[in-house]
Amino acid sequence: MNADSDLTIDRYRDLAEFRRQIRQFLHFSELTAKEHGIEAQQHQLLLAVHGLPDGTNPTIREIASRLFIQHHSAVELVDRLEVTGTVVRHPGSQDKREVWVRLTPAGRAILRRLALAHRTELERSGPELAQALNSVLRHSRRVAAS
Amino acid sequence: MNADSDLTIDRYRDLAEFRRQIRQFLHFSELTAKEHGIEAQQHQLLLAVHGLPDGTNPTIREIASRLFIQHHSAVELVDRLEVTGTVVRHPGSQDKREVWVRLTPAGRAILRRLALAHRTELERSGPELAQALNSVLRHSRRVAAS
DNA sequence: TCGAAATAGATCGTGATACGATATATTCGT
DNA sequence: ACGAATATATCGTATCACGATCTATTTCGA
Repeated sequence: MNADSDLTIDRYRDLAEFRRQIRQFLHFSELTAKEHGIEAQQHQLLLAVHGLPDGTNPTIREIASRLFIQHHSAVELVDRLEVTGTVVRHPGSQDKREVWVRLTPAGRAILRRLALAHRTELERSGPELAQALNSVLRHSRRVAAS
Repeated sequence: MNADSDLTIDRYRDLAEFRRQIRQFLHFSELTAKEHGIEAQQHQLLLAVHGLPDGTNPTIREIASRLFIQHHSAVELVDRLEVTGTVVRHPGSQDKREVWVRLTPAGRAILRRLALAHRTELERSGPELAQALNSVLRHSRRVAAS
């Protein structure tokens, strides 16, 4: 079997369905975040900061790394979040170059509501997403060889 | 157990890890698409069109529906894809209001390379994504009640 | 110890994306 | 026939992410 015949129309459809499931979830996330007064990316920054492991400092650079964005994109997100009153900047205690980002009570309240909404949505749509991912993996080259 | 105590720090971390896995995948997708000369959203439109079920026409509206975007956002994506030479517009045969979007040979070639790259990436990172999703669902309210 | 290199963050300008509002062309329903 | 509905397009705006560049602070080697 050559590489060409390995990519049948059904394989494209598996990939398309997987992407559709991801987009459906992200679309839900987008709408829900906006209903609560923030943008989807801003919500994800709140979640990334609040979900940081113990002992990891909430610096701009750490946040950027976890969101897979450049540090100046994280700067801009924090700018916009500060305007909404959901986070505040603190100067780093040891290293004065650092800026630590902390959620305000308002930020924690929004994040909590969004976390509950997202969990409920994942209860509903998570199995379909897992199923779509499985369909891609089930027919992938390595797995198909077994 | 009230709703507050139900959302412990570990639940936030589960959600954060799930989002991190999704962002990692989308980051890979973004970089890989750009390496092949198109934007990530444009790649997803190509995939959505090529992965359409038999008998479903590739109209702007159908595409918009599958990408969870407004129809005029799909118009703009197709505009940009036409410039790159990966798709062409055809007037609808029956309904002259419709526009059918078709991949060019160049579009199919790019999509094929991207499909292979994404499948390889999902072989690598898919299990972690599934695991992260499971961690969210395992501790969700309904599941926890069992 | 002192100055260059490295690191952390901020700023500016740009392009892609998605949106709401609105416009045009075509088709449908009565 | 003709107003309502549908399909697509256009325009202006906001978010987001980027590269390039800047300042402040820390680190490290001569």
